Parts: sequence; structure tokens; C-alpha cells
Amino acid sequence: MSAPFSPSEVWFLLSRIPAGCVVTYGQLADMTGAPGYARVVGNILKQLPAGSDLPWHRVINCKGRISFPEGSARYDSQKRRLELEGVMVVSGKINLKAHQWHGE
DNA sequence: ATCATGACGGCTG
DNA sequence: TCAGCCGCCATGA
Repeated sequence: MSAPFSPSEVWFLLSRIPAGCVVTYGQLADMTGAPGYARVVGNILKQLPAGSDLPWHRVINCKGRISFPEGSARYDSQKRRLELEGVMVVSGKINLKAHQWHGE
């Protein structure tokens, strides 16, 4: 089976996330009306072209952590992008309560 | 058809 | 809080 939503739906939601805010993979899945498909959202983000303008860095996991091994190039890249927007990553964690985006 | 592998999430000790 | 473990869903070998 294929996902009950298309990549473009995820791309659209991504484009709506304001700078300085974050959302979880599960949230994006919920927003497309497909709870339980968090992993699929992750698969879609993985397919994003390298030079994409979409704010993929604003997507983190439900534990408030970046879903890349700490110290990896991708981890550092995402961390930098977030901090440039004022989203601090302390002890590898992000304060969801303070930055989580709940929709329009 | 089966198995391993993820940018995941939830429950448990 | 944290590490395990398990469940979930798509994808590729």
C-alpha cells in the first residue's frame, strides 16, 4: 500500500511552518489526516532534494530531539539552522512547549 | 513472499 | 530521565 497522502501535502504543510517554530513528524501525519504515519513523513523528508527551500529543519521527533545521530553532519546542519531562528538546542533537546507550531 | 531498514511513537522498567 | 523493546508503515533487496 502507499501512503494515504502525497508528498505534496507534506511539502505544503512544511511551507506553512513559521521560522522559529517546530513540529513533529507525527503532527504532520495528523495534519494530513493520517495519524500513525509519522515514519512515512520521515521517508518523504528524506527524499527532499538537497537544495530545497522547504524548512525541513523545523521537523523534529516527539521527544523534542533531532532525529539524526548527534555529531553527524546532518545533525549539526539542522541544529545550526534552528538556532539561527532562535530555537535553542540544549543538551540535545528542544523545548517543544515553547516552539511547537499548532497550525495556522 | 520474506527480511531488513528507516529523518517515528508509545509503553515500560 | 533514559535505554529497551515493540508496533507501525513504506520501500528496496
